[in-house]
Amino acid sequence: MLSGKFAISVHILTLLTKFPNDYLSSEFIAGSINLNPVLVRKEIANLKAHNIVESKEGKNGGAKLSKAAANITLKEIFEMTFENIGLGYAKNQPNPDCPVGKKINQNLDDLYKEMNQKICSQLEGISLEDFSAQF
Amino acid sequence: MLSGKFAISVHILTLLTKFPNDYLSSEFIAGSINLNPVLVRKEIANLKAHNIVESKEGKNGGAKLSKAAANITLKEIFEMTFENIGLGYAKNQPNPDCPVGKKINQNLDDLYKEMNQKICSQLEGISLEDFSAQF
DNA sequence: CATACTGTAATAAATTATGTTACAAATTTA
DNA sequence: TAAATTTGTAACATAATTTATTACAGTATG
Repeated sequence: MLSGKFAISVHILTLLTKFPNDYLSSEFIAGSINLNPVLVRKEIANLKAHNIVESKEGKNGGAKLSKAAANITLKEIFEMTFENIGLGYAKNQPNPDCPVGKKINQNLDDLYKEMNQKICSQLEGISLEDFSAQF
Repeated sequence: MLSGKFAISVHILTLLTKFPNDYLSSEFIAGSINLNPVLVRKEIANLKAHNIVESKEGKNGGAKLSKAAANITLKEIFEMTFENIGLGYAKNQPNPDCPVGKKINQNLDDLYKEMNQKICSQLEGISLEDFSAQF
C-alpha cells in the first residue's frame, strides 16, 4: 500500500477524533471507508507504532486516539504513511556511462526534497482537529 | 504509467537539451534511461502532443526539442505527465451515510489542490535549461 | 532499393495494491 | 468459566497497474 495509505489513515483518524471516548472497531471503521477490516487493522497497527493510536483487544475492543487531535498535525500523518512524495524515478538503473543517466536520480531527488519541504510546511499548519472540524 | 512518467520525460528532455541540433533516436535515449525504446517513443508521443518536441521518421530520424529549453518550465512538464499530485484517495466509494465517508474525498481534494499550487509555483521557477545545466 | 528509423497495436510479464480467509490470543459479559 | 466479540497477524488470492516485448506498416535517407 502506498497510494491509499495517507487517505485511509486520515479517514480512520477523523473517525477516532469524532468519537474520542470510544474504542471503534475495525469493522465499524471499515464500514465508513468501505474497505476490508483487515486492511484497517493494518493501518491502525502503523498508527499504533507511531504512538498516536491505542487499541484494545477482545470484546468491545477497538482503536482510540492516544493523544488529543489538536496535538496531531497532518504532517505527522504524512510522515507516517509516505516515505516522501515525489514524481517518481526511472525505475531501472540509468546508464552510468551517460552524464545524464549518471546524475538524473540525484537531481530529481534534490527537486523532490524541496517539494517535500513545501508540502510539509503546509501540512504542519493543519491539525487533525482542524481537519476533522470540516465534517 | 504514472509513477515514472515525469522522471522519464525529464530525462528525455534533458538529453534533447544537451543535443539541441540532433534528432536523437528512441534507442539512444532508451540506452541512457535503461528503458524499452517503445516506452520512450510513447513518452515522446505525449511530449509531441504538447508541442514541445518534434520528431522525424525514417533513417536518421528521432526526436528534438521544438522550442528553446529556456522557454520550457518543469511545471509544464509536470502538467503534461501528471493529472495532479496528491496523497491518494480511498479507492472505494466511502459510505455516503457516514458524515465522514460522505465528505472525505472532497476534503482531501481541497487539501491536495493547495498542495498542487505550491508545487506548481516551485516548478514554474525552474526551466528545462536550468535543470539540464546541472549535468 | 536497402537500411534505419518512427508510430502504434497487441500481448505478455512483472510488480504492486487490495481483498479474503483463517485462526490464535485477548477481553468482556453473563 | 464459558460464550461472544474483537484484535493481530500470516498466508494466500485477486485485481489493477506498470513495464516490457514483439511485430510490423509507414517513412525518410543515402
